[in-house]
Amino acid sequence: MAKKSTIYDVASLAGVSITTVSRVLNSPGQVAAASRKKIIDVMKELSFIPKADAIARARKDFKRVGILTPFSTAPSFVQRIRSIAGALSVTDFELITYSVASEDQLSGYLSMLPISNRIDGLIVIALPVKEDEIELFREYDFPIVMIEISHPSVSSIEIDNYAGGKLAAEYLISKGYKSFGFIGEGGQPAYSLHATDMRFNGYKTTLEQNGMVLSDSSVSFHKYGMEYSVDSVKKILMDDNKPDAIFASSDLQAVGVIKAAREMNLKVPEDIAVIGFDDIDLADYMGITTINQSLDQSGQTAVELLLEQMKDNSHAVKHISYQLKVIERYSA
Amino acid sequence: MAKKSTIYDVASLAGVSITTVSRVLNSPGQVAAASRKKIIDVMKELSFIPKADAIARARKDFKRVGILTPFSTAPSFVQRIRSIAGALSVTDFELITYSVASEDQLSGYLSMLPISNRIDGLIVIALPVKEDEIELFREYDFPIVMIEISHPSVSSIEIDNYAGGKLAAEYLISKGYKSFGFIGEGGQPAYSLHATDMRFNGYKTTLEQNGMVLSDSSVSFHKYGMEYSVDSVKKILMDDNKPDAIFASSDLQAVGVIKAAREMNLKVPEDIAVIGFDDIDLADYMGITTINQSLDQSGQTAVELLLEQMKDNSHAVKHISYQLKVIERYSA
DNA sequence: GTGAAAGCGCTAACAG
DNA sequence: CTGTTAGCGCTTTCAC
Repeated sequence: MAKKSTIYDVASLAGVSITTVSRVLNSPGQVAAASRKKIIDVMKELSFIPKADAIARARKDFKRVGILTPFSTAPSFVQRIRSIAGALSVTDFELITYSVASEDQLSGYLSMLPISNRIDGLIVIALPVKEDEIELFREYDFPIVMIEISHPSVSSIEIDNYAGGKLAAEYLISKGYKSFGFIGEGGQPAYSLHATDMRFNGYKTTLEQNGMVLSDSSVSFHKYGMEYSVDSVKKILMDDNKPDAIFASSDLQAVGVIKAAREMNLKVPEDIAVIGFDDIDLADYMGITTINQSLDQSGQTAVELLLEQMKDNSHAVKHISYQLKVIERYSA
Repeated sequence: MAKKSTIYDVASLAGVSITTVSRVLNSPGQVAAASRKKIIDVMKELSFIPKADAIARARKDFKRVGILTPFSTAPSFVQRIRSIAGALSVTDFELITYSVASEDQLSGYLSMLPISNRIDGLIVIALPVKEDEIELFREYDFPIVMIEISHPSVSSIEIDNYAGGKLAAEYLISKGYKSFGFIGEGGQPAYSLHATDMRFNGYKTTLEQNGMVLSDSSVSFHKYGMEYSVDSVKKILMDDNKPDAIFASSDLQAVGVIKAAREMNLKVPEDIAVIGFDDIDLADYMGITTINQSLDQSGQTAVELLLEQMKDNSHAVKHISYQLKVIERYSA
């Protein structure tokens, strides 16, 4: 029955101004509960539905930021996303999450997002953005911040994975361990980044520079998943010359070491020490010694960089890289 | 260089009026071929896309589902959200996350979301939706699914928290423990749900029915946060008649028990046993005995229910409740 | 907490 | 054929 109604109809019927009606739609918190109720009642009565294109027209910006992340449930991603969501929740921006599961999907998003008007800014986590895609964002003056990726012309929060591996090696050596192992994820999907390799390189090189060896039998690149971690570790620990310390390229994999040790009746760190990477919450709970990469702070900072960019287009490109640091707990 | 351009930009660059530009878009026949060509060239140069168009197109290929969750970083929420994101990522739906930090914010969202045209469906997690708000969704035929909440006329995934408490008590009794404790979050914000209380009631009642007692000194409702958990547990464990088993109303709090025990040099489960609730990933990693509430599956199911509802408006209301089950590991 | 008024990008008369 | 101008329905300062 109801014909197309507008906020004007609603406003006059409710005895308020269109402003107030508009506010009920956009920031209901600012409207007195009483007025709000009244307005909503009228809306129901009229079956009022705002016209999307009118909104588009009137709106300068959409107050939405997108986040593009690998489709992964790895806690380090989750925690990073969480910190972004947290930082955003005190602003009036909506958060749109795009999780990408294939290379095609990635480039699809990347090419349409800046044009689609769907979001006002984008945070990309640990996904490789190609040169021409970056160019596209630049042409559209589209605010973008990258985490765990580096490009000269885009603001980013970077991680020096090589230095992380180095740090792990140095720490382990300084604690007096003599033989070493490594586990990490191998065969990561091509559309995500190979942080693991760099951590490994830093680790191995530093070890060698200090006259230590990393025997092949103590190194394992395995598939993502707790079971794989545990299996790999067991294999390493059953070897004749088992290492006395392992660098796990993520905390989750460090947990794998601990699980394996528990199942083999080995004590951590006495029989086998382990240092992780990330410093996720879990590491604290479990007392895992690890390398902190400021997961929580990075999200916060990324949001700040982005907001800054959205506010002022003459954004200076900033590259922030947090100091990696060893957090000593019980596992090594 | 190109900013988001409008017909105004095109017009001035092409040296014509906006009307002419508009006509090129709508009735090209009326525009002189020369001007038309010129205008089209400029459009290309500017990568001009009519804004309303962009919106329309956006609305076409993409649908959005919103998720309304307490502003909390509790792992059980995070894990639930993660599973929803996962389920959604194989569809062409965008995920918009609204995290609510106050009661006002909640009712604000709830009252505007169904009418604002911003999303096509909503999943509400562990937030109390009032009767008239539900009514509102119904009137607008707006697809909605609730998790951890129950209402006769809305599809939902429910948790029988009372039964969970009962289960914990029964399990502990069956394992031969004789004295009992409880920790949980107290003073939860009023806008979220009191699952803890119900778990406690189920626990306490069952204990009593079996002739066991739960002394006040072994019960603690504390603020959210690891430190609070640890402190509370320490207090309980220092008491003269310390319990030999504790039901922690979430896995995170079970971790608190374990940390406290470690710091007091008590062995788990020998000196103090603990059973948690949720079965988050962490519980597996740490070997915590707990009560599984199908966190991962619930998100998947919620999404299915929602999609089903969006497809077919004659949705039958479904109430799904997963069987709670004890997952026995090492802590109790 | 609320309203007046000035846009937003675009379309549609209405002249010329 | 083309420009001027008045809206369209909604958002957003900026006052009160």
